[in-house]
Amino acid sequence: MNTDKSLFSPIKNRRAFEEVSLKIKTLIFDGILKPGDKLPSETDLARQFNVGRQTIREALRILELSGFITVHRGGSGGPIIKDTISNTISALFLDAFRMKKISLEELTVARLEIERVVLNYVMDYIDDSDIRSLHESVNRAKKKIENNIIATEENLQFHKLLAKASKNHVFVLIVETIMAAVADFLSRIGPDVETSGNVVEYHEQILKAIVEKKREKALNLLEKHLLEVRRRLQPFIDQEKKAGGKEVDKQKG
Amino acid sequence: MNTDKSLFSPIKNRRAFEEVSLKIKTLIFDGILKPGDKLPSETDLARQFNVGRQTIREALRILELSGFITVHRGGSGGPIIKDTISNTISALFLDAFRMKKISLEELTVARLEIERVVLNYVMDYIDDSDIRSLHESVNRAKKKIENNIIATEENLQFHKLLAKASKNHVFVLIVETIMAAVADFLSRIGPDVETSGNVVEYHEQILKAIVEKKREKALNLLEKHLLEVRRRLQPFIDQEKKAGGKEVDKQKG
DNA sequence: ATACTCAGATTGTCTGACAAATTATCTGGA
DNA sequence: TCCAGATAATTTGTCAGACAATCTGAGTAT
Repeated sequence: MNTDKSLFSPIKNRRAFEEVSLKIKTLIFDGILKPGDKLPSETDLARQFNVGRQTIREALRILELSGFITVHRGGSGGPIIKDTISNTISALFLDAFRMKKISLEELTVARLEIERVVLNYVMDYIDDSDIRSLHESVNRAKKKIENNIIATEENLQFHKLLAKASKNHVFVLIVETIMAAVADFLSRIGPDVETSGNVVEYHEQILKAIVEKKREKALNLLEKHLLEVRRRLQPFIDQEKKAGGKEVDKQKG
Repeated sequence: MNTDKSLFSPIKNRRAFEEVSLKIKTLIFDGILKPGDKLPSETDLARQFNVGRQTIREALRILELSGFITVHRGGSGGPIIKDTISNTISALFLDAFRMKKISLEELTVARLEIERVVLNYVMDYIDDSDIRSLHESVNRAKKKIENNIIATEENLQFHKLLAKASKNHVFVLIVETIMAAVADFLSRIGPDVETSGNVVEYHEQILKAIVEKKREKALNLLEKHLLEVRRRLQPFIDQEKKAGGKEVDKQKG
């Protein structure tokens, strides 16, 4: 019945702000507090929880960073319950990427494999609404290219919309996270590496294959597309390997 | 050169504690602060950054939740730089799972697909050290089973060790995250559903196939194993669908 | 050597105060 | 009536000071 870990577990060592944030989190989990709801002001919360305002503030910081609430100042401001949570995960993953815990090579490899899997589900579960948003995204990108504007955002959005069409929130979360890291990397090396024209053409062809229900064709196109992206990133991958390779290998946990 | 978003971005609207946490984060990214290093005490930091102690504390809360530091109280305590970061991501993902943003069905489907991909890399990159830890994990689980102790922890660890053997940190992060959600779910429904004996046998066979370099056999075993796990969870998936299905579908972004 | 005590350091929390930001309200004029 | 600007009210952001709780480590007595 017991795993050895749960035996003699600590009675109660939480800090007050942790208890407060947990309590509010629980209210959200249980549906008592719903997205859009406003929490009382810090002073009110302090009075109701019978703690100081500083304790409330630290609890709010936790909830804010965890993606549960946003805080606005000024009259009729205060903390309100958010509904999205994924941004925060992406941000943390990005931190890991920046700390070189994750190499560019690992990222591109994982991206290729995961998008391949996701596309398989897209073929099965995509609906008209998805197709419409994908078309819109591609068209917006094309228009930008015609005007000689880099369309990085739309190009990344294409992949996120694909993930959404798989109808699996886990895939959505993973792809959004990976795309955030890719975006971060592109913004650092300059987006001209992207040579958007080519990319948009690939996206258009992939979308066409999906609409025509040609699974193998879509998969082949995606693979070719991502391999090309990878080929274009290869110099940076090599550079990273030469520069930081040893250091990354050295620090093993 | 510019995406429309970055045009006219806010000059400087950050709150003080955000600037402080960003500054410390940057020091960590740049390698000036390394894991194990101790930060000055809150009072010292307040003096050095020329802000109040409360501001420092809110910054520390952010860094703590982001997985960059841990804080100990008492003499020669204070904040020290951590080296892991993945736990935090898992915790946030778990929050999303708890908020029913992610269904059990989506989780099991994604798990199956991703572990399949990961195993392919494991076949290519596994080394003796990995094999040793996998054997140890399996043996520990077997010993527990013999003594009629549930070995949930070891069973989940097997999959995490597999991910590690793929030598791709992105896969490690994803699998650890998924396993945290699985562990949370099992702890809520009671671990007797796991019927560990069967699970350990599968793990042993999978490991044997890996060691013998029989790729197809290993993949088949893994798939069978995970499908069985899924079958065992099916009642809960159905229950979740009946109970919360409409609500989940209703709130679409 | 071992166990106990105590001083010092550091985080955790409370209180009170004020500045800054934002919204709501009022007021006067067209 | 409607609009514009000033004003008030609300709420977060920050600082300062104080004390309690916790932990470490040195010193002391046995």
